[in-house]
Amino acid sequence: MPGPRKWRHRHQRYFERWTAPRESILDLLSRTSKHMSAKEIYAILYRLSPGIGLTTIYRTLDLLVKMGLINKFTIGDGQSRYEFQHEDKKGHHHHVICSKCGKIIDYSDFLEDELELVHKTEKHLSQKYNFKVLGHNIEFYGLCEKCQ
Amino acid sequence: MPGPRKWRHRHQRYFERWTAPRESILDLLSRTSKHMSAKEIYAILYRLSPGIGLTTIYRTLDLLVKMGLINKFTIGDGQSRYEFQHEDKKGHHHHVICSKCGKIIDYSDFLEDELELVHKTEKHLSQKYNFKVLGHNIEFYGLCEKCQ
DNA sequence: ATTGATAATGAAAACCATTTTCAATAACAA
DNA sequence: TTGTTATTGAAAATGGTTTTCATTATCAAT
Ligand SMILES: [Mn+2]
Ligand SMILES: [Mn+2]
Ligand SMILES: [Zn+2]
Ligand SMILES: [Zn+2]
Repeated sequence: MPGPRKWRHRHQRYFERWTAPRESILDLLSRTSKHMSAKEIYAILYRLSPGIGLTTIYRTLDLLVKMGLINKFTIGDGQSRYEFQHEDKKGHHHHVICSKCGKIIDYSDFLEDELELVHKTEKHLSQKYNFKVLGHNIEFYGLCEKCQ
Repeated sequence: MPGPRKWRHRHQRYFERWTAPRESILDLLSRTSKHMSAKEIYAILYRLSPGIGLTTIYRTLDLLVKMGLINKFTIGDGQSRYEFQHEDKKGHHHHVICSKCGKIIDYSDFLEDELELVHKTEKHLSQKYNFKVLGHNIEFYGLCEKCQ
């Protein structure tokens, strides 16, 4: 765990106080490439500091999503999952999800082709429906090596 | 409401008996372009026949998803949504979702470009990860005309 | 460093979509 | 028409997430 202030300077308009749970949750997500649920995050942080509460995990995850520091998504297993949002464009990726075991693979191939299609579509949607596009999701699902 | 046997002939390997609830749920979804939740379906069918139970709605939706007659998906409002799966390829479409009010727009533009990218990606994923791709989701989110 | 206002926390309860249980019902083959 | 049993619906259970509220801890002002 880094010093308790590593992330403090970012987006202070979203909060008044930067606390230990906020630091540790964001730190955990920033260090893993896993796509974690609130419960999984809680299980790990509870070991480090058993005083932490699951409620705080949920509240903090909401906050971090609003701040744009993490992404929230679902893979259909009944719980929300979260991943760190890397600043650089190189972090942009999509998901391949195994419908059976829930395994998630990040991939970021054909980003140029994808970007072209996405831009074209966004332009089209804003013109046709006056819809303001803020983001997109592209995911493939099927069976992973083990499950098929 | 059509005769109680309109859908009966399809995929009989998935069930033993074709019942009134199954017929009415599939019939409802086949007639609407809305993306309905179990509760919404229940509310409508309850007016027609108050004997129906929400449990049966859920069970039947599961069955119809397994049969491939409907699609299940989520827009992040905490409940699953379902839509009829049209047989023809022309029914293929994606979703534009308003993050504020939950409005869903179906669109199916640039399908050729998209299909090309999707095929290329699927081939790549199956080679690189030995992943068997069974489907994909592409969705845009943002703010609809009213909400922005 | 100390203090005070109050934002943030955590335990417990509430909420709510979905699933399970189980006795009653109804589809349909015989 | 009848008997088997798949299916149903009400009620209870489940499980992820949110709300409540008294306590705690951050941090600006001293
Ligand atoms: Mn990812
Ligand atoms: Mn649709
Ligand atoms: Zn798998
Ligand atoms: Zn809207």
